[in-house]
Amino acid sequence: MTTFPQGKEKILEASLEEFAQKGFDGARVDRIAGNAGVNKALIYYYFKSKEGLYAAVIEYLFLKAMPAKLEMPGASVRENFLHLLAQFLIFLHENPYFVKIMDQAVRKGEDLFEHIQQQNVFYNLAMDLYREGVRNGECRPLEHPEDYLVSLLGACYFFFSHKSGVMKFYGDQDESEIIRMRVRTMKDIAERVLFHDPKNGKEE
Amino acid sequence: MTTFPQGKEKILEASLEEFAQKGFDGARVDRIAGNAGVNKALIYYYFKSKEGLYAAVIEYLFLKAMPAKLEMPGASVRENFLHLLAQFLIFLHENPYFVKIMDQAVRKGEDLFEHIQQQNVFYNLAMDLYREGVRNGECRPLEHPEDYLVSLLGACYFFFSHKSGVMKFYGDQDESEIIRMRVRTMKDIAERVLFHDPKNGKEE
DNA sequence: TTGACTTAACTAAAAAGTTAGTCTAAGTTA
DNA sequence: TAACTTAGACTAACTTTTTAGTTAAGTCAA
Repeated sequence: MTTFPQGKEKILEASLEEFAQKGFDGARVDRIAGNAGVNKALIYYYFKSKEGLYAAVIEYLFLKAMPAKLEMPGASVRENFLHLLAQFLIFLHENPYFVKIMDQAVRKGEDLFEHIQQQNVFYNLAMDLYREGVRNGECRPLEHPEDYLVSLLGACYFFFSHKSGVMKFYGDQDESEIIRMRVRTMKDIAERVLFHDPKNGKEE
Repeated sequence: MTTFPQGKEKILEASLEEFAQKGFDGARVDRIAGNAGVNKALIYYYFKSKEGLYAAVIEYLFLKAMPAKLEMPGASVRENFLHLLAQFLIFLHENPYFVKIMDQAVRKGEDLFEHIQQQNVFYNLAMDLYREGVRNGECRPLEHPEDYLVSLLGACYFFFSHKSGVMKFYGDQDESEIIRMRVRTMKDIAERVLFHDPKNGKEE
């Protein structure tokens, strides 16, 4: 638990919101200072430049958002894979800034200060599980599993990165209900696509 | 086939690229003028403001990009649905500006000048087909088909909107091969998720 | 007395946006 | 058919506004 001087943390929080909402080019240093309740000079005192601030914000974001380790509590590859998907969805749900800043960074074509690799945590774990599943016979062998995993994780991600545009398809259900639905849906899709027929006594 | 004065069209083309690459805030009017080979004042002559230009660019984009009508050449809902998916993927592949500008507009939270509805062309057709498939027994009945369709179309979209970050998972295959692969993959996923067991004599 | 900050005015540069006018081609008059 | 008019397409040079970034003196609490 790194600890920051209060002003510094207020700046980082305000910047996170500003950069997430407006992007690097749309973000205004004066507005960040205002929202942080801090004088603009303090921002330059700590971060030297807008770019320096941006870099610090990304570091801070990963520090705050990324789960230290992901649980694998299940007895089978299937259970662990489905659990991983659920964790991914919940992670995205709980960290909206993460999604927005990632999206923006992708557009800028940055490699995101080598942090982007951590995005792959979920992909890499999914691939490891899939391979294990093929070995032990739980999973269908696929010619291009990478394309399937990108599709599945992309389907998870898309909802959050395009939430405002997509919500209208969901009528007036409230958000936590929609998230639970998405977990069920994505589990169902993954199961049908990656795993062999339900020999487990699953309802359906 | 609307026809523009040469300068106007050059401006729109240059703007499309600039806005797609840099976003609204990152875009520079001077650079657009430069790339269009036109004096900056001409931009204000035609479009009044940067915002006006942006609006015009979006209109122009839809005019250029959106397919007038989508074919439904298949004999069954299944065939038509899979064909629709393929068309969606190819559309996204052939119109990279479209994806970038949509993404950006979503981030700005705009309703995109009521154009965004047209995005839904694919969604709406997919939903119509699905409903027909339920009626005639080709499709599994789902409690929340909207969530499944968002997942499928989102999986298609995600690849293109995050292409630069995602390509590394595909090794050194060339792009047209990857696109063909994505069509196969998404068709396979859709088939397994939305349709009943292959009673058709499909290889597999 | 030092580190964490504030104040508030300032600069420089980069943008957006404006002005006043030129050029050309098509139409109009005489 | 030559001279004149007009309107749209376009430009060079300018103004204004916005924004990042600076400075230097000063407060305050531990």
